[in-house]
Amino acid sequence: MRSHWCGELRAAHAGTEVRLGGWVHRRRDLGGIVFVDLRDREGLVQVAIGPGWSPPQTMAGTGALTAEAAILVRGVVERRPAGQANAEMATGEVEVHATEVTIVGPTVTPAIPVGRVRGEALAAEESRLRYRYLDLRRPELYGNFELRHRLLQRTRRELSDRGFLEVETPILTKPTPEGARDFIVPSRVYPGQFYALPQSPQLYKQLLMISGFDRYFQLARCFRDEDQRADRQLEFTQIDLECSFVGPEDIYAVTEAVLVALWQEAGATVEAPFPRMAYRDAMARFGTDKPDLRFDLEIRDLTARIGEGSGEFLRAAVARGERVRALVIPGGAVLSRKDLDALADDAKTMRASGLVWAKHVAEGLTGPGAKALGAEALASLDLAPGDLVLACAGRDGVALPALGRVRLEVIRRLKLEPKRAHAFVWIEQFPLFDRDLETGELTFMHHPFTAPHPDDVALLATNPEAARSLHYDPVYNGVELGSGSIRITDPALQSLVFARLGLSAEEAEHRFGFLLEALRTGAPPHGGIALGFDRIAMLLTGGDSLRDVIAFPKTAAARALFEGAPTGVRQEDLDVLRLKVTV
RNA sequence: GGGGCUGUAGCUCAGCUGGUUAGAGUGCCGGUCUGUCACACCGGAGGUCGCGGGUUCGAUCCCCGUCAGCCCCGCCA
Repeated sequence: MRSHWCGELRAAHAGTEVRLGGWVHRRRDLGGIVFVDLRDREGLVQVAIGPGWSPPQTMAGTGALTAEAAILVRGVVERRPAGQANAEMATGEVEVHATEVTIVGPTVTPAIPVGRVRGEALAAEESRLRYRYLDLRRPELYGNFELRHRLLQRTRRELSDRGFLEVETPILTKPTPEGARDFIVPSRVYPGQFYALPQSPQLYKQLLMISGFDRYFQLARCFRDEDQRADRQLEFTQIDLECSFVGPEDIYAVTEAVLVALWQEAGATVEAPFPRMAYRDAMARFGTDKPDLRFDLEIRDLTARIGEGSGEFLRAAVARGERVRALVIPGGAVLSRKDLDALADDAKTMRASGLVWAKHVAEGLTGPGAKALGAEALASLDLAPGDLVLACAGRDGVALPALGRVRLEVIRRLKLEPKRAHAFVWIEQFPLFDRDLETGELTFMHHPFTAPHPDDVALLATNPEAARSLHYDPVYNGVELGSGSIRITDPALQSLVFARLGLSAEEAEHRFGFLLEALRTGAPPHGGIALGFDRIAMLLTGGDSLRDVIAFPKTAAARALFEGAPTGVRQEDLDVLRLKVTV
């Protein structure tokens, strides 16, 4: 049917007879001559239908060439007349003089525009998702998927070349009561019993290590029934990998190699090894476990400088054992009262009681913080004219994340210039356990198979909350790219961790007996990582929503607008499963 | 589960302090036009102001509820 792509035609093709297939991007009907921008996935080319070369019936049919109709064009590539080249088009030196035009896919008026005029806004995302097949025709969106494809292929090649074996693991698996909510799939054969979709292939890959596969990877689909975010979907793809006889350094090295390769695939040059930062330091300096290190702004601790010269409420906070932390923002004094109020609101959404601000202006220090912080605290900050101080008092668990959020908002509002374009960092030495704020119970920070830091094993018995783990996260420009760890391979230690998490021996046996059993059969030391592939694709396309790199994504409310999932099912289908709906 | 923003023509938006016939651009339809590339020009059609209720002489506008989309908190082993 076709001889060439629309987007590949150049001056060198002049004189060539071509057959093209594509969609009518735009039509310009000048009466005696009609121009059609014809689009396929490789680009646009101008087709000219004119009396010098197009037969009368082709001339007569141009009215039916409506936007987004699928057509076949036969014609000859010609250089455009002098002065008529379009420098903005890759194919702008040529046009195709049509000798035959066939409408193979007529169209109604598209519900959303594809070939937009310059500067025209995108249709609302709701419409774009409803008419996804039209939105995906946009060259920008197609380009995202072309890159995504290359990233997938490159991942396979890099890992395969390093001896990793791609293994597929089940989609129908066992429910896991801990962690994220499972999607549950009823069993017809065993009424009343259920499979779950995997939150990750975690246990399977550990079993593969015990099986001696040594190096595994998978481009794994994972499912978590949790509320959505711009950077979180119900179903997503991980680059999942695991290796045997390794420590953290080995995993860092292979992860860095993959990431450097993927960035290179997208045209960016980045260097390994990545710097490292302890979780504690990341929290203290940046208020988050995924610091954006393109920017230097760091949180300072003023607690020791809060004294007699400080405001009553800050002294009271310190007396309660809280800490006072502050950000100094060079040039931040330009922020308006409205900006500062908005920043305080941001802090409050993170459960902080508020923000205290002070500006260093020509006349000296202004703002509530000028008095409240006190001369000693302010002097310790070495403020320069134009600086802004934002301080927050509270427990570390509250004030630090609040200032972390404020830091990002300040960067956004001031449109600060990044110090570097690519800021990778490994966050490591995470605590092994976390305290559930609602129940007060000990819970795991990563997952219950994460190995304790070798120096902290004794703490499991005495002070488990202080124990660090061999868990690590690669972070890029403030985005968590993934998460990994060295796993527990000593069955006794695994049982002890289960016990610390409040699982009885019976429960542990019931849920994870197969793992404990496998660990007793010669388990090699092993560890791995899972990288969020969709997020990587999003970052490398320059996007800020996963929906632009997933072909058929769900909305924030977990609906598929295109096909209309989820929906009810027929009663007879439920009867087979012996299920009853009560809503 | 909680908070915020949004919903007016196919699409993007405007619509004053509640007022009589709800507008613009684009797209669409018809017409003129042989070098356009946001073609130009002339004419036309197109509206459940998301949905339901309330207040009012009168609601796109105010109030309550609800649905949908987006963002955030919680949640995300």
